[in-house]
Amino acid sequence: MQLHKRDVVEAATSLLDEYGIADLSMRRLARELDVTPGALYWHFANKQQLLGAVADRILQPVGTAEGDWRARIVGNCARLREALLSHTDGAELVSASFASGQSEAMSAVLAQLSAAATDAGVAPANADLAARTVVYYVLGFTADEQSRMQWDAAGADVVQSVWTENPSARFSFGLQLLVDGIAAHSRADA
Amino acid sequence: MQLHKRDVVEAATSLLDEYGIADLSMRRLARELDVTPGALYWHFANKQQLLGAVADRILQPVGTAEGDWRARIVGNCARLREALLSHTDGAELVSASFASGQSEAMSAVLAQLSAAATDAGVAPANADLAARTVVYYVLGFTADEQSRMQWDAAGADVVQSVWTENPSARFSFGLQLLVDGIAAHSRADA
DNA sequence: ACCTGAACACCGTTCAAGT
DNA sequence: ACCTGAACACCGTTCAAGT
Repeated sequence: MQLHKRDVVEAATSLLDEYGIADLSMRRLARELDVTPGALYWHFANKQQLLGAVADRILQPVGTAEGDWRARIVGNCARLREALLSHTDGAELVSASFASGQSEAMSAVLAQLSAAATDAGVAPANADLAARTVVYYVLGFTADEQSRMQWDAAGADVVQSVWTENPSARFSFGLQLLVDGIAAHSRADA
Repeated sequence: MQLHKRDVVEAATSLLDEYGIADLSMRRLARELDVTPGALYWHFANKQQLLGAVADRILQPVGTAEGDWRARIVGNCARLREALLSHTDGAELVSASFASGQSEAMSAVLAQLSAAATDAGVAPANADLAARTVVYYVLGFTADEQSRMQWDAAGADVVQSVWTENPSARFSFGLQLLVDGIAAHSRADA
């Protein structure tokens, strides 16, 4: 039976969820699909590209946010974080795909955030950087949060501090910092 | 002649500078030191720990910043970025070591930024998160900047846009956004 | 104490050849 | 067009045994 891109991405995602990013190898994935490693290279140029496709699948539920610029930034980021937390090592995988420019979905998120920053009054030349700053925060925070969560679930005694309790509130606080910065800067900018 | 931790870190750093993080393997490093791979495991528990030591070596020039809280944040970040840019894939390596909690130097930077945030009037419970947000920005921005630089140097025609021209000014803009956010938030907080 | 030899259990990628 | 077989050139880590 023919192998399709969708099946490969699907299998890769369940491998990720069950064993984590360290065990998501081309060879293991091929084994899971009852296929030779070389077969994957008919459908994907390399591992980076395949991981980019997995990232896009993970980010599918993010969609588009509505409302004023603040609501759109907060909404987008909340749903981005949620999507990342829904898969083992999701933040790490998406970070890598974002860094290598292999995730179209991340580009879409970036475009939405950039538009929101423009609406906030940030000069067009700086809107993209404001958007990226927000993305760096969400990816950094969530990767941190997720690695602590997973350590914890694995039974290690994580230092139970302000960090591990109420991560959603902490996420909001940090994000608010950026929103406030954008608001302040747009005034100085205008 | 005996192998010392310092020699290993030194050799690892020059391997990094010459060939990049992808070619910085335990086996290659051992070859460079005219030693068996197993020898490295007498001095370091694993590769992560060794990379952490390389990260600390890279971050040695960062030191401590003086002045009011704004100057300390801006100063620390500028010197952090400079240190990262001084080594091939420096931002990527330090990011990884920061994420795995293997860099004492990054913890020191975090502590300085956290103290600055506290001085700015951020509640102690939130100062660490404010500091982390700044670190996420510096690492994210610089990794991005560096990968574009290296692509460019490798002869690829990077999209010459607002991005590649005057990265220092762009870096300052994004950082100012965070500083403004901290300033705004400390008022709301107090 | 410090290192070698040798193994274990893997990797990503390529490509002629098959169907 | 799509996949196999087989190879190439590697990995990180462990550990008995040597000095």
